[in-house]
Amino acid sequence: MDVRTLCLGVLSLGDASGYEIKKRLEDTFSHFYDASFGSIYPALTRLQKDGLVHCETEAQANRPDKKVYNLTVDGRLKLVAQFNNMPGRDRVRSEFLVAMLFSDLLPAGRVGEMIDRRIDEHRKFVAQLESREVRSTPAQQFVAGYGRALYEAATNYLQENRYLVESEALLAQVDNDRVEVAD
Amino acid sequence: MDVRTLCLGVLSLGDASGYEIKKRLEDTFSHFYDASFGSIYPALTRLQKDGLVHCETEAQANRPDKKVYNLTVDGRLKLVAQFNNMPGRDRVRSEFLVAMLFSDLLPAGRVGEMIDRRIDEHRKFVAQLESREVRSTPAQQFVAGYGRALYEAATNYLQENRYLVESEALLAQVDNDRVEVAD
DNA sequence: CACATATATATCGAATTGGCATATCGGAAT
DNA sequence: ATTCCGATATGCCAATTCGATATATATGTG
Repeated sequence: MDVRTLCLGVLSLGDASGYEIKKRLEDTFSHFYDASFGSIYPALTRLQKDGLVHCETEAQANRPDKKVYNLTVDGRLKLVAQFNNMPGRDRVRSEFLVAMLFSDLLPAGRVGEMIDRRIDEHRKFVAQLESREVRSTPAQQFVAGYGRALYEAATNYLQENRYLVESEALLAQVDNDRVEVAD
Repeated sequence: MDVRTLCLGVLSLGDASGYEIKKRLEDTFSHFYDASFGSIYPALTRLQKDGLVHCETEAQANRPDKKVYNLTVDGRLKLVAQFNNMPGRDRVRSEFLVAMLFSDLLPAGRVGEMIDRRIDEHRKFVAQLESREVRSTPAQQFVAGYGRALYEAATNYLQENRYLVESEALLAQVDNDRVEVAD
């Protein structure tokens, strides 16, 4: 799924400028998709060229003109057509889990610090999701609830299993004393 | 975290060629990181140029020479230095959740099909993780267990809340009859 | 009073993806 | 039998995306 399709999706929920599309991605989509200005603006230009969105320029004092985009009929058809394909695999990139995998290379105490911070971030994120869940469609509730369920599961897992990586520094020393077991 | 650092990490677990690095990412890292050949091979070339890895070429019949890389002392120091920075936010891209968000645009039955397939994929993935968990370090168990916990939570959530998006087609029609409530 | 944040668009180099090319072998399906 | 696919192995290339930066101003914060 490229940024052009993503823009069509956001615009199907209401007209918006490039800047507003970015904000809505950060609000509603933040736990499962994102895109930078560097991809959104070119995407909108090309969507307009292809006749999939229409643009109305609002002049503004002391700021660049605001370009408000809305879907054309072709754009709406294109969006619907995208969902004929089955969705591809989720792609996750977690620097945190890479760090955990190499936790034995980390300075003492650092792993605990990272986990504490991560738990705190998850808590804030769940709170933020819950505050938005009240007035929304069932589909939006479903997606927000999915995020909440996963962040809560992650938090519980971290609390219950952190000993596996936090005691790693000690275990590593023990392991060095019995190299004969190594594969 | 760029692909160069990722390659240093994989190589710290044992010498490997570009091809083998890719395979190990698909094995051990698949649920939280990945990289394509198009990024791994240039990364290795540059790591070698910067003296962070050393390369030994093995001639092979009927195949391109196999280039086996191993970490230099500088490479190992560089890897450790990377973990001085706190890990950045997880980045998730889920075409599935985008599809769910726009489930009211999907043909009838399609949402259920997507969810069934997703649950099946999760089950297979958990089974695959569990089969690898037996003989591994605590850090590897921690990372694999994290994946397992999240996929299990996702599966449960999908089973318990799928009605929110599967009945959407019907609800949408009801909603069309009471437009005055709309915002 | 300096600094960060929000509004708003846009460009640009660097990084990354995903498909293709190349070449061979073994196994499975037709 | 033969065709087709996947594994092995490196690498190129066009298209896509990221992240930083530029530009300009108003408002809130320490």
